[in-house]
Amino acid sequence: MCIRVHLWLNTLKFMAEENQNQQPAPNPERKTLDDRAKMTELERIRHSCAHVLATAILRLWPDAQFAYGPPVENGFYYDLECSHRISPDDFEKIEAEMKKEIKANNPFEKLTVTREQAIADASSGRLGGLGERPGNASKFKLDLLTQIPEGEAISYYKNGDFIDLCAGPHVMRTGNIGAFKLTSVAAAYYKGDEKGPQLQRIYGTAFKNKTALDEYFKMVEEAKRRDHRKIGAEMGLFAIDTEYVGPGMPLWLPKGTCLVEELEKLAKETEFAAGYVRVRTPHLAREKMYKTSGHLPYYADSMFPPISVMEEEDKKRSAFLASQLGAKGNALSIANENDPGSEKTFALSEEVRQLRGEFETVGTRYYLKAMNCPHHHRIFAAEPRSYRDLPLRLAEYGTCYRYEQSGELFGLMRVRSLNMNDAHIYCTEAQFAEEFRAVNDMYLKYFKIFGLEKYQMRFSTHSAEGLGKKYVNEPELWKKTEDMVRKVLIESGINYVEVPNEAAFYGPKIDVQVWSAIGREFTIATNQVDFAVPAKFGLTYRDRDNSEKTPLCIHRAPLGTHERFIGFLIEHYAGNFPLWLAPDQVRVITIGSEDDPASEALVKYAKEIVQQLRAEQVRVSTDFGSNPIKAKIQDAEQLRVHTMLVIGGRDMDAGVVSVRLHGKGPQGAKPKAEAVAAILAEIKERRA
RNA sequence: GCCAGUUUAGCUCAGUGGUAGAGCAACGGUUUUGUAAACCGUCGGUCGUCGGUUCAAAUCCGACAACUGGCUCCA
Repeated sequence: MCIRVHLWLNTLKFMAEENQNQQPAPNPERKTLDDRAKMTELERIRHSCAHVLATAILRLWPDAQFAYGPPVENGFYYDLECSHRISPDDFEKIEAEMKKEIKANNPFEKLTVTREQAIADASSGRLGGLGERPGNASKFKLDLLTQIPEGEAISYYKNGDFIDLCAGPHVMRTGNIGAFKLTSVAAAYYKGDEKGPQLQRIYGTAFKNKTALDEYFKMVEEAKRRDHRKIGAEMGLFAIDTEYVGPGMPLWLPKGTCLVEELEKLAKETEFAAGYVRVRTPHLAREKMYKTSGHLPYYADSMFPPISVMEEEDKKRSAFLASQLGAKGNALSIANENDPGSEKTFALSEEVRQLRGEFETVGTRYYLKAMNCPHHHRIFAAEPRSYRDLPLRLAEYGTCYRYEQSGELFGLMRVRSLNMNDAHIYCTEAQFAEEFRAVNDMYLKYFKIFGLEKYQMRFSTHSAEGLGKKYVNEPELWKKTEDMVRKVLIESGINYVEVPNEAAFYGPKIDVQVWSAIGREFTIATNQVDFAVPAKFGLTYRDRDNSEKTPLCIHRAPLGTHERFIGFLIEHYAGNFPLWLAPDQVRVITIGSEDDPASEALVKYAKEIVQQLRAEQVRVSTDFGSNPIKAKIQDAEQLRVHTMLVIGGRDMDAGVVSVRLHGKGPQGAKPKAEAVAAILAEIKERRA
């Protein structure tokens, strides 16, 4: 999938901003007054708590300058600049000051002022302060004032001595903040701009009362237990060996590989039924590939550096360059233009400089692929194509490598080596709507299998201003494809949000957003329309009228990547996978030890059922040891073995097995054949 | 990459300048069983790495690495 367009977009965005002659940058966090009026009571409490936090911080460190302090999903934050570096050790002190302000039960007073008055107060340091602060103007508030549209009322909120530029709304009095707690500090860029100043962000949370606050922290603890990194270690699913393999490059342990392979099996079956064909491509490609696709140079930062090899033609070129340099009296070993001493002696001519530059970089560069689409495009190009071949659906679980920044790595959710459930569908314009609908149906089919209910479809479209800059300059194609996509979404009755100006440079896209156990948002799957890149590779097909045409391309990855999808599934199921996915599907446990001659017949009986299940590809383990049955059950439960078949003398005599399900306790006895059939059916149907 | 924090046995964690600890796991025995822990014993650590302070460093200081929570970015 060609998804890494943001770097490029940001570059363009930045350039565009530069050209705007210091116009104030738009503030993405700014809420309209209408939005604000809709704030819930809890949001008011949290927003008010942010003001109380600022009040407390100013009492401790009066030079602090505040930027934004909004309520967020689980609490609030306030961004500030301060000579003191605030650490969690300071929280107790800050919270004590906050409690004083809450106990004082000061009213939140709203004051409406003129723009001139506001600018004067910000200049004197009064806004976001406890009093005037000569020489310490409220610089962020001054900037925020420039973003309030002419004609919109400008208001302050005042609690005690603290006055903040704020449109509200707030609770009536500080005492209305029932219970709060500061949770963490972080760095945050002003207005989310990486190139802007970096502020300290203090996070906290607040609730109506102590009970609700305690419940929240209990929920957070519960979420931590579901964390895929924790469960992954407990269950032996994957390991990240940073010392020998590298950060962000998970090793799939045998049990994790069960999950990987079950997902691949599901994908292969589903795609086969939907008319896809499978392909396989190498992990590397020459530089030319990514120059042609347009990924270089914009994505170079997120790709592993290239491997340079001297192929025959490179060796010849190198020898030729060396001889040219030699002929010009510039033996490579002597002049070093970076050495000021030698520069005096050898003023390098432009020609020699160029020769030297080429000599130093001659070689063929191979990149580890960060996406599969260019390889698939070359498969399309490998044979002449007719309209009769379309739609051509090329599928591959492609292995990609991305050099993600170290701070962005996160368990399985964000990694540097990844396996994508990728496919590219090449089709005609007339076929597009049906193909796109079929892809959407496939998404929904998968989501049903996994019982995925909490997700959001995000439809990203272009913006007219971005045409020819952020987006390929094909206004009619944009409109046409976006209309087609929108129509499919509406007709399929899918709930979605439309996000303008977030499309890929080559076309609109639909992302599926989900949330990790600890509440972090991820794109789990994506579906993109591409009407630009196939042309860059000169891909064509021969149409019915003998004309050459460029196909449309749909990039789709409904199961995302193994890494992220499995990370998500681990948390979704809290490690308690349905039988078809469970790494430990069945364990046969005897009441009686194989070391005990008295249990010989029993163990033989148990082994029969093990053989029957294994013959049907069921993952079965055994526990015929001498531990007490309670201990054996506990071992299996802790391993999250899906189905336990407990066999004692009574079962053998009746020709049955006692079934126990993980987390659900004993389910009673069943005839042996019936138990086996039930297990096989449940796996085959991929029952939830 | 940026800010803050963390790093002690396979895992969870004690240990604030003076001889590295516990529980679980693993391993060896004993025990021979009816649905979430039978008993006894053994093994296991250059306290993330490197450097500094000190008579003495897991402990104090510095650099680096990895991880965690955020920011930016993203499947």
